[in-house]
Amino acid sequence: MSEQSVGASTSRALRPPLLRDEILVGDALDHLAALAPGSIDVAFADPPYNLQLDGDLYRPNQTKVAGVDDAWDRFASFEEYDRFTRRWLGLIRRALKPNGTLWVIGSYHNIFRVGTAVQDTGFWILNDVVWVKTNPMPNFRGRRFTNAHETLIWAVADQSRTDYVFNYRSMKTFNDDLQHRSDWTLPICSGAERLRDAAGAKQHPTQKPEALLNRIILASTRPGDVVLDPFFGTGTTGAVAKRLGRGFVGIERDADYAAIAEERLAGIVPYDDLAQVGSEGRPKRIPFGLLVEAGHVKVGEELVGGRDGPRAQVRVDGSIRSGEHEGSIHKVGAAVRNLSACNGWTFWHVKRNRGDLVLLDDLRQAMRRQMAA
Amino acid sequence: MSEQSVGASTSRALRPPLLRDEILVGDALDHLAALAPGSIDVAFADPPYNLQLDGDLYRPNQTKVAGVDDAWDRFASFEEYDRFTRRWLGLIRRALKPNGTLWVIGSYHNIFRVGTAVQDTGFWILNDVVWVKTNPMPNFRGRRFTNAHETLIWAVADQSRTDYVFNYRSMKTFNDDLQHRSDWTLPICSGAERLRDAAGAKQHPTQKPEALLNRIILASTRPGDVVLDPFFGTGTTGAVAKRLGRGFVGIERDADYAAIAEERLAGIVPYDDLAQVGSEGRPKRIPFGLLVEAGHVKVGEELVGGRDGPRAQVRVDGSIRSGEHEGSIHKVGAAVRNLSACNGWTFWHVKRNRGDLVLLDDLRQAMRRQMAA
DNA sequence: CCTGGTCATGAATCATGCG
DNA sequence: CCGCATGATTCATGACCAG
Repeated sequence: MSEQSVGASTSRALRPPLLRDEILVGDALDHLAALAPGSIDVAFADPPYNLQLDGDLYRPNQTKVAGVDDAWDRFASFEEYDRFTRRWLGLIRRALKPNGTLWVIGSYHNIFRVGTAVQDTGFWILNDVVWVKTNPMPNFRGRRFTNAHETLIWAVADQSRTDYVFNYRSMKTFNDDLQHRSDWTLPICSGAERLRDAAGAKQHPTQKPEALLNRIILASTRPGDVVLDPFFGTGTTGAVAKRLGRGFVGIERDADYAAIAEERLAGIVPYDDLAQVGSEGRPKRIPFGLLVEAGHVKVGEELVGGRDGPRAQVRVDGSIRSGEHEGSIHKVGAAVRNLSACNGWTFWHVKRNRGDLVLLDDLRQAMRRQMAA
Repeated sequence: MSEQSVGASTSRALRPPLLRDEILVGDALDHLAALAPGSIDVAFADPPYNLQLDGDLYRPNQTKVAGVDDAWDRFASFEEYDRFTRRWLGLIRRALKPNGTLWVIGSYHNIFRVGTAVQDTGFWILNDVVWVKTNPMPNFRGRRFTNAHETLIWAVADQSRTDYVFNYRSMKTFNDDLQHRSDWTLPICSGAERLRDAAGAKQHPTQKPEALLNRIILASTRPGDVVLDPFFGTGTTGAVAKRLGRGFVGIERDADYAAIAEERLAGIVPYDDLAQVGSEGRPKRIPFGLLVEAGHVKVGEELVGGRDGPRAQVRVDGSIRSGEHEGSIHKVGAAVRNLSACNGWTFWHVKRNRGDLVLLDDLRQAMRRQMAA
């Protein structure tokens, strides 16, 4: 099954140097081949989708849809796409630690071919994850279902390794103490997060939302791990990795994209506190982690338990810490009040304009309304 | 790309008989090969998921191994599974009408291999659909995300055919007048619907919910169409097809499953009324000239494009003129808006009593009703 | 400052029938 | 089979502007 050993040490005396926080400009295959074997903790790949678009598409109001017509997304045949896919997958597997994991994202145009190649290359699939989009582009001609999701594959380099990183308790805490599921509902990348040029045109046709990478990196890496992205684009993977205190290695063939990524990364300030932890508690429809991910509550922000009550700090995975207590808003709320249980939603407040205390439950209600609207 | 013609007519004088509402007991490949080419409207396949890869338990003909309940789900290798998959996919494509469509369901264990084979066999993928489970089995070991979805692929037999059946209006109405999306949230099959033996044990390990098949058949078939299921199991596809007034052909290698399906189907009572939104078919075309001829719009009358929009005059042959532009309502509509195309019916208005603007499309609707009466 | 209307746009494999 | 005319078809979100 495996075509080559995973993370094999080279017999050469001179090994490739370990990289960290580098953007390598050039061909992905060349740069991947030069990476030190067994040096990467996690790879995230957003490869060309091979969309095979034919002709233009217009909205009902006759405006033209800006499709992906870039040369890098065109392949002569499925066979050529498969050859390309198997090459970069093989090189990534070589660069990964044996217990390292790979994430790949794709749509129905390519994900089946990619998934087959992932298995044939010797990876062992752990999950497929569907990114359910809250705001996909409609189907303008009414000939199919609205294409409202993309698929991610999560796989470990070596099937026999069970010591891959999965922050189970962290993800469970993120999801308000319910196991995190394989369906992730997130909006597409738009608004201030979407990189645009002076004329307002999008800098990259397929920029991914940071929230998606945030969840991937929170789930499958530890602080200090190195994340490899062979199709770096405008650097979403690097931005999230840096913010979360992880290293990154990005490969991008387009120098313009690489320059944009470089500038973007310079503006990223890592979080001070990178601690994650999970804890058990009560189920809720909107996890606290979602409020943090969406920015309604900031990482590092102070929570106040009632008037002049205990204080706690918000952390990256939606866990909080108060003194020596850490865990979900519910667990820590219970601990600081010396109770057996506590509904964190109706206990903790955040300070908003003019120092007013706002209950977390009210923020949750606001987010519910936002998501329902 | 295509290995054989789609729905090819045989040169033999004696053609296989058309089947309807039959359960064929035996090997799927044998029975598929005997189907009349081009006789099937839609196929739904729930193939073995290849959950367990155990080379030691390989059986060349995949016949049932005594004492091993799930022998039908075991394959010696990915290669063996691929060969099997490509065989039945090729035979289904042959049995389908050229504008017929295929649905396949699978999990991350097999869906990528199946999807690749679907493409390589010559099918053209229309959508992938994710069945998001409201009540999935939890991940007991806490080493992965809860596997909370399965994936369906919907594909047309011949890429060049755009006249496959998709009941767009029907599905949009189903979804409260919003386009139906590619993510379907449904519970797993349980409760009274789950077939159980006298001891309460489930009759089939992977019985699919009828709601899933209901949506598939509603979306992609018309009453009277024939639905083929080569892995019939306990007959969910047949049950839903019968209830919705569609025919079915089921193939099942396990005689016990087939017997359960037979009994189940005997108890299904078809709906009396099978009407769906838009099931009347395409309404009769009414040229604009006919409205003028019938006097619903007067020669010389003024058309108004939208609110305070451009004006045009109606002429004897149903052409209109606006400034220097003349031609059909569509051509002139496009010209005055400086667009490449325009639906004149939903752009131009006429003034009626008290100066109210009435859309041409509404006049057309009224004339249709008048002609039908 | 808030509200409501308008407009732009997002990884998209997005017609059909007649001559 | 090709060419051309007809005419069917959109949801969520954010930016911007007017009041």
